[in-house]
Amino acid sequence: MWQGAGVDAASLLDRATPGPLVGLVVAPDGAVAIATGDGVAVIEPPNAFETVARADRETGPRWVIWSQSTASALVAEGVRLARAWDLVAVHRLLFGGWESDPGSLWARAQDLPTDRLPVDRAPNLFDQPDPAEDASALAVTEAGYLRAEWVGGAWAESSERIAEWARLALDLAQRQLTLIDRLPNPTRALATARAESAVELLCAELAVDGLPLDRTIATSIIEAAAGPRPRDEAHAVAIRAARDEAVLRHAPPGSHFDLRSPAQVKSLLRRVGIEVADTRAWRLEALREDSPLVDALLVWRKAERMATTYGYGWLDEHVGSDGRLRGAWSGADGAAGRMTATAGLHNLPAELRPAVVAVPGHVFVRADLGQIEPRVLAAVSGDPALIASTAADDMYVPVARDLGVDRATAKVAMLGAMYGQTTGRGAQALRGLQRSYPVAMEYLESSDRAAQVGTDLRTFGGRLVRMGVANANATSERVLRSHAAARGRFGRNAMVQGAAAELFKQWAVTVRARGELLDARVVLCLHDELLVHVPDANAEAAAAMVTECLQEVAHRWAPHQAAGGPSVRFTAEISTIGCWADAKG
DNA sequence: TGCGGCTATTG
DNA sequence: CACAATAGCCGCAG
Repeated sequence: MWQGAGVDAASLLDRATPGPLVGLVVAPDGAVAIATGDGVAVIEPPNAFETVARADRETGPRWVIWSQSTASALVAEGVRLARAWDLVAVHRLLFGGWESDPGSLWARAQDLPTDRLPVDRAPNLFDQPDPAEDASALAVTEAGYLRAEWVGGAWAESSERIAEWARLALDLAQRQLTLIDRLPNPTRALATARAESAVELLCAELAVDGLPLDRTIATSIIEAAAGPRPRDEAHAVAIRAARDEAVLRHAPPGSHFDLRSPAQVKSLLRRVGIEVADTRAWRLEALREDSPLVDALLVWRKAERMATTYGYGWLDEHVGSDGRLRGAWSGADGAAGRMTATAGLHNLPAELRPAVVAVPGHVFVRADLGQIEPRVLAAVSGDPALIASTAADDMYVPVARDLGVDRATAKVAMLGAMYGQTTGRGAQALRGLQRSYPVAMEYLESSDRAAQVGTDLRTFGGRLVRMGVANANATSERVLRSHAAARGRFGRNAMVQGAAAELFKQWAVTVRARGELLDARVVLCLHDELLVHVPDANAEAAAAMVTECLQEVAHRWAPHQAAGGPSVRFTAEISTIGCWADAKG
């Protein structure tokens, strides 16, 4: 029931037992609104954050937040929530796509047409708002949409509005719950929704905590590859020119080629008698002996990349004076719902990994999932023979035996099947896969067929993978077919990659929760790898905890065990290391 | 200035 | 050189 702002926050929260949803809004000025089924309260600074932190510890509600930005505002004040319901994260699970504004979330959840979404009309000379009728006082329009002014920031203009914004968040979460209940497997989708929400909390923390990185080591690696730090712009130009000259001195005298232009590099290679379809490194590698220019060019490429993407600019922009590499994290980017990160956190060259060093008195516990995608395929398809093969530490060994081929061929074939390869060695072994694992292969092929004709897919965990409409413009039959085939490969892979991402994230947030008592912090999530930063004294306990979390999550996640059948086995290689580059073990 | 293509890096 | 991602630079259209 609506009681308006001013209800005592403590008494509201006292009545909330662990589990129920509690709307939570943080205004730019630090005021906090809390909404339960019993009413709404607004807490003004300076006690607002402390009140939330205490409620999180003592009552343990599942906080409904509009998006990761609420979590970020709280983390900035030192408040790390245990449980959340992130409306954007759940919206992406339910509907796919990348919408994140509250107006769209609200409309989609209420089944309102989004092409009639209210737009914020900036006031101008000819369209003065009528002060007599303050229509914007209400958050919801007559048609049931969220008013654009509110979405655009008017929600924060008064205590009453902040309170209303928290109440609306709670309303929307309850609406999302009913939508989840209509999905094919509501129980599993609910677990996904909760994990995806917790991932947003983790993302907010990853962005603030950063990855420990030794600036001195990083600088020396960059210096070795790209030269000294330029003193000024002229020096930078001189270094670039010198780098270019090392290649161009192998070119015909007087010629002018821009090494940064692939077309001109192709021309340059032609001048020395080398004809290539493109100038990618793997192609040029074979021609390294043919001309000193090719070798010089490949060396140049390495140095140029280090100088541009991971050079001093990168160091200055993303590595703080406290020795932390920080980027922005997304809990479910891309259609399949993997985590993504900026600042090179997900594609840091192996060359730079020696710079990722635990702070003194700490170590990293590094955990790598083994062969996650074929194991996930076994789980989501329920193929009994493939499930049986997951009992092995290296599941490609039994797969090779089943197929009557060597291990390398079995691995290429399995990856080819999951990626949609139709040519080469993998394609030949495909028939063997279809014979040995008909259920798994049909799972992939039916996903492929659906995606080809533009039918949306839903992952094992319930995420909608939107396929978009086929482009039927004036293109040739051949082009249309190749686009359809590409959609098919995308869809087939999204079902495996997406489910793997869901399992990984449940693992990551379980480690986050369980790590608190050990001062163990997740500092990097890398699709199938977790890096946990922990005090020396707790290293052993943390390593055991990470393993236990995986077994727990896998047990809950893989359904066949629950049904009394054989279970899919998941394994993780755990190492306790001082530096990310250190050998495993 | 925005966008597609090419290239390199990672899982 | 299949599936996914971020990121930088070039060349071209507007």
